[in-house]
Amino acid sequence: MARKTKAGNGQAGRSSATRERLLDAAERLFAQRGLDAVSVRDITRAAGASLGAITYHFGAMRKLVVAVFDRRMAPLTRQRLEALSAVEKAAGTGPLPLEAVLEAMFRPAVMEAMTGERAGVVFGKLMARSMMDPNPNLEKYIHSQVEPVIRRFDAALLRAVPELTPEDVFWRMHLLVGGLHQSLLMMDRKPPAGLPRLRLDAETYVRRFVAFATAMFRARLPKA
Amino acid sequence: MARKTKAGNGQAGRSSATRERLLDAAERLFAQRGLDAVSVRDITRAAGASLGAITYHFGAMRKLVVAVFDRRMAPLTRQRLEALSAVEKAAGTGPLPLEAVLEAMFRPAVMEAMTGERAGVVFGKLMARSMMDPNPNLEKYIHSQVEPVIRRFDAALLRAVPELTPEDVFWRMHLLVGGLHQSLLMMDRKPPAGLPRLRLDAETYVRRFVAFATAMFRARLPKA
DNA sequence: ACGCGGTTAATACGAGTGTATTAATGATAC
DNA sequence: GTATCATTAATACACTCGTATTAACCGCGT
Repeated sequence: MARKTKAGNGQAGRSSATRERLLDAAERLFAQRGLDAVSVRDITRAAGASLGAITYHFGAMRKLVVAVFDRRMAPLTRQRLEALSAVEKAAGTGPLPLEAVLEAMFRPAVMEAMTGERAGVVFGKLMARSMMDPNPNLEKYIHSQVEPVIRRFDAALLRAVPELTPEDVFWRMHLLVGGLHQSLLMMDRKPPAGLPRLRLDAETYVRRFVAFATAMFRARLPKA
Repeated sequence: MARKTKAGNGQAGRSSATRERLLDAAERLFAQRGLDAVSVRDITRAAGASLGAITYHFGAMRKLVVAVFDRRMAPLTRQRLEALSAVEKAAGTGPLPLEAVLEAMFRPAVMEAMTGERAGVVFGKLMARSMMDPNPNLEKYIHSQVEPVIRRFDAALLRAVPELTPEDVFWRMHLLVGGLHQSLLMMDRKPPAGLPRLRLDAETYVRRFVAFATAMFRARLPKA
């Protein structure tokens, strides 16, 4: 059934039907139940593949986890950095517009989470959960993706709001990231009995979030 | 070695030396490694107890998890509600001061996380991780604690910022909770190579966070 | 027609899981 | 001093986990 793969090496085949099904099933299950609550058998069963499929296509369960993240996160990182570059280019040597920088950071994430090819906020939930997860294997990968983003955006934010210290920028940035994840995660949980489910389209979501983020970055520290 | 327990029932003893050691060890391990990565054997070994100790004192692993949370979270919930009541009483029938309401919400959590009896942000980390965790057993307990808090505070915030809709208040609140957790979690992770670790005392932390939160609640929605 | 290589299927293995069971312990009440 | 009872210790059990191993499968080039 070797349809697409040409590469000869045993288990690093870049694409195949079952390989994709495994990634899809794993992503969905991870988002639903959390990483640790999903077994190899759960995934292969959901993907209609045999037990050995994961070992064959990914070498080990660990690597499949990373692959699941990489498929969504690498493009996300790229989009963020490109958007920031565009903002920087537009600003020339002048001051960077704070709101545009924050939008470059958060729009790609919200779009990926809410309007990706997979319905619902599958990867958004997954991201939210995994940023908190102490899984050392995954933490290394995520850090490798997040680090350059944080670094570039922190620098840009320092240019946009020069009166803040680097530590302060770093801190506020993480606050916003945490807030984004929490709110994404909450989107598909049912609200506390009485409140209607908050149904925002992605565009409105982005605009609101950026507005809040901007307000938070402009807030002055208390005097003490 | 029955020192304190009098109650006759086999396994609902309310306090004992090993029972406390189990809770302490479990809390620490959970915070370090995450709930799912800690086994009964890990905990009993760390607590210097025998394997059966958890079953004996808590009935089952599940219940120990809930007990770990309850020990910290029940007082936290109480403090929050009391602080809010004080704010409401001070305001009488007049408008509620936004900043005071937000402080009532977040000061107890930060204090618990940063100045609790256990050094470091042990429970803070644990909380942050577990809010995201889909563990259904725990989710039920956490929800039972969080629900009345959210309900009371949402009402208060509506009084404090009457121009916002209930959904909007709910949403901003969750954003802040997520931000708090992320920033707490980040406190004891080493910063990204270059930045000095952000070392804030709890009081400064609270004041800054409340300042940001206030700014975020005062932000107006974008026109669209 | 034939085997060859990439893929899938089926099973086995050792390690680790939570809990139940049963025996030992040791302090306290009578 | 001894019976009692809460606690601790030690072991057993049934189960699930990820991975390795081996055999079947099958389209394709020759």
